[in-house]
Amino acid sequence: MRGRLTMRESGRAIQRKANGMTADPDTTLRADARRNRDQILAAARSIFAVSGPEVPMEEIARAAGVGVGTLYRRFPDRDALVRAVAMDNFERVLVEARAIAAEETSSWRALERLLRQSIELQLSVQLAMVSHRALAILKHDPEVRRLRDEILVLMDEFVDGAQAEGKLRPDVGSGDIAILFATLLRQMRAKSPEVAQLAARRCVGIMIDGLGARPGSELPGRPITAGDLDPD
Amino acid sequence: MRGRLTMRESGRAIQRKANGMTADPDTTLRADARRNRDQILAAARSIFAVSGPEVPMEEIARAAGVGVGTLYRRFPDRDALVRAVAMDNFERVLVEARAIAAEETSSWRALERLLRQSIELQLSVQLAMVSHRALAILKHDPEVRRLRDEILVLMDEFVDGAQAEGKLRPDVGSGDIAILFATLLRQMRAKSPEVAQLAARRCVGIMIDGLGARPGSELPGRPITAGDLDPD
Amino acid sequence: MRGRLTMRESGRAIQRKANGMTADPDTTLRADARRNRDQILAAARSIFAVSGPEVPMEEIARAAGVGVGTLYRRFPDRDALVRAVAMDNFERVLVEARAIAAEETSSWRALERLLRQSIELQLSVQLAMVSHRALAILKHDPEVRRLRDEILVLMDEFVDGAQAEGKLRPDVGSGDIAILFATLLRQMRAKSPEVAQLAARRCVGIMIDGLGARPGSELPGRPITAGDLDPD
Amino acid sequence: MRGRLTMRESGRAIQRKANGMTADPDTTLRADARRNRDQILAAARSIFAVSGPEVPMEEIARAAGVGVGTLYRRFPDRDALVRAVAMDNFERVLVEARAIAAEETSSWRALERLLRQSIELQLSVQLAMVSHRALAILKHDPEVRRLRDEILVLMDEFVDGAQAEGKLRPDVGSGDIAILFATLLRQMRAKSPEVAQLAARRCVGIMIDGLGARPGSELPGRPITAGDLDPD
DNA sequence: GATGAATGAGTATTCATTCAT
DNA sequence: GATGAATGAATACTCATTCAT
Repeated sequence: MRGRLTMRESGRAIQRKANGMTADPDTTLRADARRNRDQILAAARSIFAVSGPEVPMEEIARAAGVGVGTLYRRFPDRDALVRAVAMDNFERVLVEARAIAAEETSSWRALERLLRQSIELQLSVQLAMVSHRALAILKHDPEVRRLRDEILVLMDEFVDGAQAEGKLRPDVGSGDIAILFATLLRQMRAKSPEVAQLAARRCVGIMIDGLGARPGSELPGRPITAGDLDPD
Repeated sequence: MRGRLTMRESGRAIQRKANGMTADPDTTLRADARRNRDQILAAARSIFAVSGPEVPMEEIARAAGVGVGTLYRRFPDRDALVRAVAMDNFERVLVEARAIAAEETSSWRALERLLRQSIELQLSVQLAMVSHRALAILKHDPEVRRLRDEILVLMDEFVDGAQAEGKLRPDVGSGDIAILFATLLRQMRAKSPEVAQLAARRCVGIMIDGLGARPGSELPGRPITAGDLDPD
Repeated sequence: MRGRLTMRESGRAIQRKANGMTADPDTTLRADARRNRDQILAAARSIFAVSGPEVPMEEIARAAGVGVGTLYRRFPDRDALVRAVAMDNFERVLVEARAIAAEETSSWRALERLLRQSIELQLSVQLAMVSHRALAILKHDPEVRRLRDEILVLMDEFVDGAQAEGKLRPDVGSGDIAILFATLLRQMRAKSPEVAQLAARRCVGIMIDGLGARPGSELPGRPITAGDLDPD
Repeated sequence: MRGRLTMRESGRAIQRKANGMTADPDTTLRADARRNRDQILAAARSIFAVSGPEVPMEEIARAAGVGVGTLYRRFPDRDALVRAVAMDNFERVLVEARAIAAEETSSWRALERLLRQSIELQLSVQLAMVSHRALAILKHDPEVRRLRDEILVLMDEFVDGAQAEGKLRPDVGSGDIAILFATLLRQMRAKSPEVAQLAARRCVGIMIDGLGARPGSELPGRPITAGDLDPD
């Protein structure tokens, strides 16, 4: 927040947007440049996972085996890099969700699978996003929001369907689910990675049981909807 | 030149740890110094909550209405301040937990209340601790760990009791609860503080329902115990 | 009554000068204040000797067993303290030199004794003055210069006398001696204090042998006089 | 072609210490970086000489015509810079000593020349090292000690030879010489640089005369050896 | 295009000095 | 008068970003 805003992004953002995936980098780049980009992204992903998204750019460059100059050529500033890592992740979730939607007939089962599988998927990465810095960056990014919205739409369908099936308690909204989901995506700390793994799976299990239709129990307030989640 | 060690600290360190609360700052300080210390702590608490624990020290000093020098006299470096804020919070949780233990006869009710109330209590602060920096600082602090352990002991009692009462599913351990608890203490982001509030309360509700004894459902792996949580 | 004696430093400087010693602090101070002043001076002397004249004022105050406030009441700033320590030392040298002058009949013997004894005297203190800071402070201080001049006058007499006696090589001036003297006053570093002691004594011995009249040997340039030493 | 090999530090560290001079910085650096490094070293040398080794890093950077960042890239902290300046100097002394050893057949003449010439060489720089800070830094540096040891070995040979020649008083050791030498390397202060120059040369002259074999005179204690000089 | 050197603004921290208690 | 708390200017050091090679 403090510090450095490069208003270069905005100009380029315009020509982007083409298809569902991020179009630009996939197509325009020469093979070696492409490889560099991927290496950087991979390095950033794993370094973010370990040390958060505020590590020196130079460290990331080094881990990727390139010079800082190259990193900056590919991602004009740190925000761009954080955004790219985040996008990459949301895309994976979306792909997952779509696959599930295509395969499952029961919405409740689909929801359950999405929750259980996504947590595996994200565990090591989302962690990186648990940072004021990262959140501030992503909150206002239109592409990120677009992806997020697509995910939410799918989730809405799952929720509605599951409630219609009588499997999901009727007093929750897709926003509730999204929040639980997001909360759980934040990595747990524990003695060992194995325990962390286990803990995450069990958390989801408890949540799912908590979500199951159960007459007699009631949540405070009103269901939280996807709309409640819009960033400021 | 850099470096000087004030051999004053050591003397104080000894008399500390006398009782459950942090003894030293409560007693030794001159009235005005005390006031400053409290102001700094309060300022840090709320600034950390909003912007994380890496804000410029000067900002905290300004918010506390003191000069940086004063801040540094009271807390020799950022780590010390983070630790103090964290201690303060753990203490509040512990006080809360003890009060509940004293009042409730049902362990399940006690557990429920602890979860519901603590989340309100911590919401704005624990957030600050979701940071690699903060975690690294706290992980090895013996006082912090002592407090944490006291809390875990109480929780253990609640868990055992609640399972004996047949109200808590038998396949969870106090470690599971602690992790859920810690996870939920991380602030949710939402459109408005009100929604965030609501979301947190509802999350806990769902969690509690998920925790309720429910024959037929089963969690993967084995219960996570307090011992599984010990930091490296 | 306190209102009576408000005079500042400058005011006091006027009434000073009485005898060779620094008049003011010896007379005007209340007994306890006097004690404080002495403790501070002693603490500064030994701390300077170990760590140079740039140690934090607070450290000196602590070593003297007083608060910083007291230190500052006695010595308005660091420069004043450095000056006081230096004065104290020059005075000791002067006293020494006068005693020697009174006792010895041979000027060469007097010179020899002065060199040998002074080095013992200063060893632990002058060290402190080997600092750009200290030198800058002292260079322009009129009282320090007055003392220094008195010492140089005595030395001049020793030099002239010793040369008349045919014991001191005729191609040196009192400035040469002063410089050798000053150079040697800078503490040597060695494995142990004992070796340092020994080294200093042997250095002086060699110097003295080098100074002894020795036909056939000649130094470059011209004798350096006391006048050559005047600071800028 | 040099530009080709860009290997990182680690790689470089290995090939260092190959020969007597500091290998690394001489070879691996890009041309412009090399130039900067040299400018910084030169600037530090002369600023240290005037104001001691505690001047603000920024002042040095400014004098070298670079930004602080560059200074810090080249020398990770002040200590590294002080060390580099010191190394540079010791190397010059060593080169000098070796040249003298190669040229002179008389050990006494070699010793004499070394003392006379080195003082010219160092005058402006060693000064900087008369500081608690600097001494503390250098005392434990292995490279500095290695150089120092090489110099001491040469000096030992000179001393032994000169005593065998009957020109050097037999009751001194190379440690005595080293201490005299080091003492004299500390710059003298005088009215003008010219006088300081002159004074230094005359000091050495007196010292050398004092060192000349002179039956009948005796020094206290025992000869100081190179071994007596080892730092703690 | 890739590289890594240079820059300098941003921050943490120290310490001389002042001043309320 | 003594004390030690408060202040803030001075300085070391880091790291995002730019640019010469």
